[in-house]
Amino acid sequence: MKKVAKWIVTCAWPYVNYVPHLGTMIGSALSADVIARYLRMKGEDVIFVSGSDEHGTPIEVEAIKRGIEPKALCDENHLKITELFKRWGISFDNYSRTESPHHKDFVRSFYMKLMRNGYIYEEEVELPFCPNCQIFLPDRFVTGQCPYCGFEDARGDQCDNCGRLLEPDKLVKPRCTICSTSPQFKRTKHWFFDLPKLEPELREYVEKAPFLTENARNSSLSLLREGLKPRSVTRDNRWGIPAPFPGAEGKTIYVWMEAVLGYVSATIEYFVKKGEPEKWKEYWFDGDSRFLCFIGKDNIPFHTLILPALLIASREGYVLPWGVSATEYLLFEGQKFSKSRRIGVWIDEALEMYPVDYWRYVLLYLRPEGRDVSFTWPLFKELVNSHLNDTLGNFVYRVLSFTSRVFSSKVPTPRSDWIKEELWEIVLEKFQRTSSYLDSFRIKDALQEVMSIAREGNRYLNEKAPWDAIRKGLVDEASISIYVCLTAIKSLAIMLAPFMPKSANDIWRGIGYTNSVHEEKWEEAIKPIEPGREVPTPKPLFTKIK
RNA sequence: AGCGGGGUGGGGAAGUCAGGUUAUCCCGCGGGGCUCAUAACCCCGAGAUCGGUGGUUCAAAUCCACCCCCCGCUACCA
Repeated sequence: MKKVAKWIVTCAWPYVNYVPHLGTMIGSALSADVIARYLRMKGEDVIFVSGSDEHGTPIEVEAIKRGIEPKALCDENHLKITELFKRWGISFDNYSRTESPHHKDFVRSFYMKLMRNGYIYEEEVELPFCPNCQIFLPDRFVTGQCPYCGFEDARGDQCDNCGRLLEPDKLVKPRCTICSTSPQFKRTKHWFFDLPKLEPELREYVEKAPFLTENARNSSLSLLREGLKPRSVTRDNRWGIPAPFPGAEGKTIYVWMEAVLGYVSATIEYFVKKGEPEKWKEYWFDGDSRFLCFIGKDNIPFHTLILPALLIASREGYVLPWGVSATEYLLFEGQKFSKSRRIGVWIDEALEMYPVDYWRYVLLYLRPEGRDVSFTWPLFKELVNSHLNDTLGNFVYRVLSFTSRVFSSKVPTPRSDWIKEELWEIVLEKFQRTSSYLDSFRIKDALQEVMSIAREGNRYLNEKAPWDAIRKGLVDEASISIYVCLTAIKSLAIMLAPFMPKSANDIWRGIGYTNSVHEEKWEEAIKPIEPGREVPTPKPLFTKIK
């Protein structure tokens, strides 16, 4: 990969009505974190931003349920989630929120620009309104009897029983999902974004975007083939960013139409806080910048169509997503994660059970790159015990304890022909392969490639049997093989750093370095360890579970 | 229903777009080896009609048609 000007690495903003679950974690923040860390190690200029998505009906409803203000609910959850991301080792440069003043100001002036550019128009529509809650109800917040199959709990958009698409006014005996009152249908004015106007430019964008995962490219092209429809920008919600349009008093901007702009506003906020209020422009208006999004498949159209459309419509020359990496879904024991049905594991409870790198490894190993993948407990156990503990942990431990016992805790000095050793050649090759996988965001393949170094290390060690060499008095032979193993361990520490930051650093310290592995460059992985370096008494890296 | 993605040994995943020697990897299982190491490690082996049916081809997991099943989206859930 050529060195480029700037990287804007981003991941989907979690909706903070609740703590994210493991599926959200692998699809967005964790994947983005690996790439952000890798790019930084490569010496690239990276800014990694995301934030809490806070507006809209579900949060308003949750706040009503708990008898508190939406803002109070969001403050609480934003703080909690910020803290959790920190504990998960997600290396954001800025984790912002849609309640940030920078975001709100940016969004309001951005939409005024779109209006001036002729992409916003108003129209009257008729929508369900709950007279008791005093709010307009999104389709899914109206339930009633399905007119086709008679199912009692059909939602206003689709019947869960027969699968038919519905409209709220088609439901028999409709009721408000929040309070069960029968909704009225009221006329209200809304502002729309003229998406069809941008269709030719969007088609060109989708066809030419340098990196879109297959699911993202195909489904976007398919939507374009069907033809885009205007998208409403405003809502009658109380909880949101006040719409800036003349005559739109009391309206807010639809969450999706503002949250995606957070990528820009979070960059602005980051540089304002650093005292360089103009610097964000170097990232967003430089044609060589690479704007990368990590999302789950449900988010695809918002990142491949709506966001680019908004950015284009501003006519200010924003960079469009250079890459969109969309994962399939992580399932839990074969089922969708569901808060209401308590199916799944959430990122707070995960950390109460096991160390963060156990989770990071398992999630990255399972990353649903081509299809839905199921998380199961037996699989979790297998990966932790066999991969982390037996293969990686034991390789490092056996080499270090041998070094400690036989070479008095010093990296032995090898004969100069050590460089011809098979394991070293394997490490060099795997370094290249890992780099090229990461360059194309194939995180799963990259991780497997790194881990296979430990496997090869074990094999090499068994073959060379330095313990046998020592017994026969062949200290030179033992020195070479242990030296090569220690060098491989150094490579492992560097190459694991983007994936398992804590364990990688433990390995790094374990071979006697006193700084942080995260200060090192990626290329350091193929620089041999210095003979004579003192290594501390080894400690096991992982422990088996259950 | 339409559109997008998927179905590969017992489990989990690559490979499919550019068809081609014994279908790859991680586990599990059976046997053997080693004894530095956390009962860890290494080697060998068994185990697959590549969702189904039909077609194209000298040759199909891969291309075409139809069917079955799983997931997502379908524009006011986010």
